[in-house]
Amino acid sequence: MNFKVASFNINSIRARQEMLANWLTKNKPDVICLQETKVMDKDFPVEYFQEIGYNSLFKGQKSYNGVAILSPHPMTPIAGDLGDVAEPGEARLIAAMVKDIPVVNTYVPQGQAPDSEKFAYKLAWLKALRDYFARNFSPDQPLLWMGDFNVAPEPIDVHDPKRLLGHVGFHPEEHKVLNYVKEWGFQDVFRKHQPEGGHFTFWDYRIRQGLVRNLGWRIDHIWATAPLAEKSTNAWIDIEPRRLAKPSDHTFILAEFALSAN
Amino acid sequence: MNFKVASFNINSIRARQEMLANWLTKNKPDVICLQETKVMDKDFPVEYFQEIGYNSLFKGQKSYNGVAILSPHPMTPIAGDLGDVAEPGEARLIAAMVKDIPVVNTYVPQGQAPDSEKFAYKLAWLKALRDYFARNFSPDQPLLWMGDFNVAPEPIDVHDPKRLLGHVGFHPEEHKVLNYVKEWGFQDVFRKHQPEGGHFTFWDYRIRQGLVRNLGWRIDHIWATAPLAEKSTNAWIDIEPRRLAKPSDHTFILAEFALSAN
DNA sequence: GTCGACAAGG
DNA sequence: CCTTGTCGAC
Repeated sequence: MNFKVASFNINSIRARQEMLANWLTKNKPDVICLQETKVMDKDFPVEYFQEIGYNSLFKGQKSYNGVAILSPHPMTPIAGDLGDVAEPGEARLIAAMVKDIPVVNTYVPQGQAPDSEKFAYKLAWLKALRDYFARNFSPDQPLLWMGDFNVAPEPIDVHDPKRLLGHVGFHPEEHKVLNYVKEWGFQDVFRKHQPEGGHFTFWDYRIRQGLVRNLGWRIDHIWATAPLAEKSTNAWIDIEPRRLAKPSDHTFILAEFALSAN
Repeated sequence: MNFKVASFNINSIRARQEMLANWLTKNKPDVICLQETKVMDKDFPVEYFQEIGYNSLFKGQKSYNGVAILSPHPMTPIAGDLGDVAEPGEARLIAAMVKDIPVVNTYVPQGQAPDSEKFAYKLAWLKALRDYFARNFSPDQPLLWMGDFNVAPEPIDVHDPKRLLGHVGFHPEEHKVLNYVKEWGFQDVFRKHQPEGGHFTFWDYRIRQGLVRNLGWRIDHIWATAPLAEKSTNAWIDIEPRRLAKPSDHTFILAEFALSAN
């Protein structure tokens, strides 16, 4: 079977639930990971997405963060968290079994500024995430890690690597710890299919005409363990939704896998 | 020629400029009076309505009030104000010549509560309005007065006249002063064509299901001096826009006149 | 630029 | 219920 997955930092699911429904109806992914839903669980629009055939799993909080996984297939929640490192109440990680594939969706802390407490927290959070993977999964088994990583891994993943090196999101310390997680056993599925640079998933609202000038960052990712990554057939970014009236500052990243059974 | 006029308390022209453009394109009035535009003059979407063939005259302020007249025809502003009575800076009155007809658009103060200062202000404001008409116009000449009067004139203009008598918007003092203005020389054009009750232009947002239960008020009006009123051919309320996703709490009131020349 | 929270006004 | 301005976050 073909298995189509997507990730999208939606920057408020309530402000953009209609655009998401339109996109799902058109693109029909088997699973989509959402970040920055910015909604408490009691207010998540479950029925709204149920009506278009999507089930929802979500972990939210007031105002900030919030993650969700939507799928037309049955989903089983996967328990587990980052332990002491993560601030309690922060909704940044959710995981589910979908079609026998474990899917982990993260909204990695943004990090504010390299000299800030929040930056240290971001590094510690990513470090703890490797331990989370090691505790709960195996690199020899299929596993999907998707979401807003808030890190552009390589120079070709930002529009001006010289100027931006050392900024939050493209900092050597971030690269070090992201590689530390990667070494546990992940491959960058998008990079496998799109080796050239200039493909971005995020354009800062505050940079005028950032999209048409392509002044973006590739900070949203689809990573997989080797046994799954080798089954990927394609990966791409859909920038059309960024041309809509009230777009998110991020856009959709997608990948497809050719799965054997089921 | 047929002369079609409309009035609408839009409750923010920025929040509803698209719905207004749709309505204008469909209904093609020769003039529309808007209240509660809630936008400063520098931010009024002139070009947006120019693109669909409507010219704009407007008087706005920050956050509150704001009036505008839109027309596909050339418009000449008519100077004049209420003098000392009106609070300076309050954008509640605007007037223009359209096709040789003087059009006065008012957003009468709401009045808050009968025992409040604001209620006394409302009464004084309406009294000063008669003086404004007397100073600037003649009851023997065509004149249109349209807008949100914030008064339901008769028992058939509120859904529960017994209970509501004495409330703001249906208070004997308001009826007295509104009649004082009317006696200068106005006729209620809507009432002429729709003698029966139960036709409303406003439903309080805070009354749940107010529209379907028809718990409304007729507080938006189209009044004219005798020489113009006798040329009116029809008047009606369009409640369709109140069924949209983000409706105003008011809706459109319209009238048509058969004018001799031009 | 755009979001959510909040408080004030209707 | 809905909009506005202000605020903090990203």
